[in-house]
Amino acid sequence: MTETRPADSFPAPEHDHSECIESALAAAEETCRRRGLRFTPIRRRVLELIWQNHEPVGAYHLLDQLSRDGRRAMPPTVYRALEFLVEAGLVHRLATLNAFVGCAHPDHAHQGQFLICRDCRRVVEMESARVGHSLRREAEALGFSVEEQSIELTGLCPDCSQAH
Amino acid sequence: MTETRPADSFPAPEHDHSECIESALAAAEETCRRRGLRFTPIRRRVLELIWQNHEPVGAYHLLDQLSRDGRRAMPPTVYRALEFLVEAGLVHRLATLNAFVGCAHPDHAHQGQFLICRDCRRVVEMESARVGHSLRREAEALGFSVEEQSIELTGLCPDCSQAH
DNA sequence: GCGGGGACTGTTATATTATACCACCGCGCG
DNA sequence: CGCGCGGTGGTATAATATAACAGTCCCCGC
Ligand SMILES: [Zn+2]
Ligand SMILES: [Zn+2]
Ligand SMILES: [Zn+2]
Ligand SMILES: [Zn+2]
Repeated sequence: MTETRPADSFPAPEHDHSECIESALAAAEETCRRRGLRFTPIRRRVLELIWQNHEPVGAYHLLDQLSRDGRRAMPPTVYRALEFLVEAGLVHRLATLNAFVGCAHPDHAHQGQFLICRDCRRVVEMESARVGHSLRREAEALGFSVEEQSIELTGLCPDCSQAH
Repeated sequence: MTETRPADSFPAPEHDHSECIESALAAAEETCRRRGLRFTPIRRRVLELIWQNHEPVGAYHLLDQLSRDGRRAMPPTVYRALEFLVEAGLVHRLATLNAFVGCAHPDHAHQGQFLICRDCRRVVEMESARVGHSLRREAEALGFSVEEQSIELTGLCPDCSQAH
């Protein structure tokens, strides 16, 4: 039972975010290559747009931005790309927001716990094995076999919490 | 830190469900009376419809049933009733399904964990203090102050699990 | 009684999120 | 070549949710 990883915390406001984008795209490229998945231009572009910052993005917001690229995108286009990215574990869907956020640990299968700041809207993905296991254990004590988890906590991030 | 309550488990298929409805309505009546909330006919009727079984219900399904009552209900009518019931803790909204389910423990404030069977669609509300606390603790270790939790597990209930 | 205010409901319109469905294209493969 | 399949383009529509404003009812203070 490992502890929450140190990488799981709210990014400093002044961090080099282009770094985040670069490494997310590189990791995606690598993941798809290894698994024989096709990382097409649309999929790549959608992932890049999702990573523009650490806030979740709605499908129709992505659609707007794709249109601004010059390609006349329609809803199915972006939903298909999102479906692929979620399926591939490169993106998570936040059920409480109907929005999508880049996955912080695309290298391995997992189901994280999301901390969503209601003020600045930034999201962090925790990956606490303790929580995952105890949830699964209690569910199975009731005879329930878990297939998917959706765990989303809304509140205030450290920065917004300090700023009252 | 109490354990999961024994009441939190999937109801036997042959249980007397009219009992469930009765007691949910009685508890709602009592809760509203104590807190000075108005348990109006629409709100009562929506709660009754939600409790028709142990599956989550969509707002527009409730709308259909209200219309069948004779009252020409419009979306805001049912959404207002739902907002009231959720606010009062008599109903929970399941974000992963965009649907609503009766609360099993309306007598006290809480944030449960939901087990959702993807086959029979029944839902059970666990209330594991252990999970709640460890989630909160880990989130606060990252400086995050939790205000709301949404925890929903999808899988197979004991009955559906046995039936393959 | 009467008037004001607040909570509730009725009604219209619209916003937001998501999917069904069909046509086309490009490419690998027999 | 002819076929199948994954990806994309495009239209239409489904499903979920809210904005905004008008009417109604009831309590309460005067
Ligand atoms: Zn960043
Ligand atoms: Zn914040
Ligand atoms: Zn029952
Ligand atoms: Zn089941």
